[in-house]
Amino acid sequence: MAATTRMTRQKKVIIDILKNTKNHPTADWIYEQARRIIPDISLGTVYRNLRQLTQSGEILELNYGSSYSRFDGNPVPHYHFVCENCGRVYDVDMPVLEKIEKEVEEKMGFSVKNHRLEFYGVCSDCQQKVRVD
Amino acid sequence: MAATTRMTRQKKVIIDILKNTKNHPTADWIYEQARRIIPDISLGTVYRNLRQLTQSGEILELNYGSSYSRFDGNPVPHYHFVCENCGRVYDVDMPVLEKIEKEVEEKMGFSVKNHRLEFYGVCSDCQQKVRVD
DNA sequence: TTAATTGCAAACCCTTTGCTTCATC
DNA sequence: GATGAAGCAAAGGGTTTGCAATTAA
Repeated sequence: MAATTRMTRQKKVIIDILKNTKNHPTADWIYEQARRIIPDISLGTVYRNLRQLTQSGEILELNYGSSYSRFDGNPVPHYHFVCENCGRVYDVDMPVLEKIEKEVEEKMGFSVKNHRLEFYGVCSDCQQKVRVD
Repeated sequence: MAATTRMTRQKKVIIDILKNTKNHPTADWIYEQARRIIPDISLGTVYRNLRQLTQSGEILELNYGSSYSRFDGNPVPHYHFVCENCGRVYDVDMPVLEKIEKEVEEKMGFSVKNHRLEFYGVCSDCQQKVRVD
């Protein structure tokens, strides 16, 4: 039988932080925010909850290039833009490519469950700074 | 002035391994292969060369989900399929979406340099195994 | 009551780095 | 020769985990 999961104060705070930011934060950033509400929450608890929420599909784990993961409180499929200068991750407001998964399934004979599309470049904020250099 | 790079026996072997596999290997796998030819090559050397080759654009570093990187000896833009069961990474033989980067540039006002598209699912090998379970 | 979750700290694992020696240019 | 690169081993840094104590259900 499947293990049941319980709603804890810690998990509630973590979900709340994630659902109320657009920043695609790292585990550590979430930990710092959570400590403002539960000062002795532990980093291990943050990681355990993030993993559980990722596995249940309630949040998304992003790992684009960097050595650490970012998390996205919005599990609805969408694309991302990663700024190679400041590291920020932006949502890209663009319709999800529907047909493309079927195309791959037919071409390769694999079962495709989802896809991820990320753009890399320099965001508008950083373009201004780069000009100055 | 820019630092010059030298061609060493170690680097030659690493490039050769990468150009002659379709497996998108990990650093460790490359290390094991290289040791067959240079038994006392060090893992640090493998990592240093992989980083140098990545930075010069001669190879590609892939980091899809797992906690470790894979490397691709083919720097020409193409897409990948990641099997969630066995972890293998396959090339997807599909034309690269040309117009999509411009679309994002216009929509967001960012400068887009490249994009990455990965598909996730179960490869044909693993589909057979999953049925048995 | 009972078993999932927490805090704490140590362990993990992949990757990087400092330093001396080696070898390419 | 000069200096970029190798080998070795230790350090780094993000993430996971073992264990006793809590706490949700």
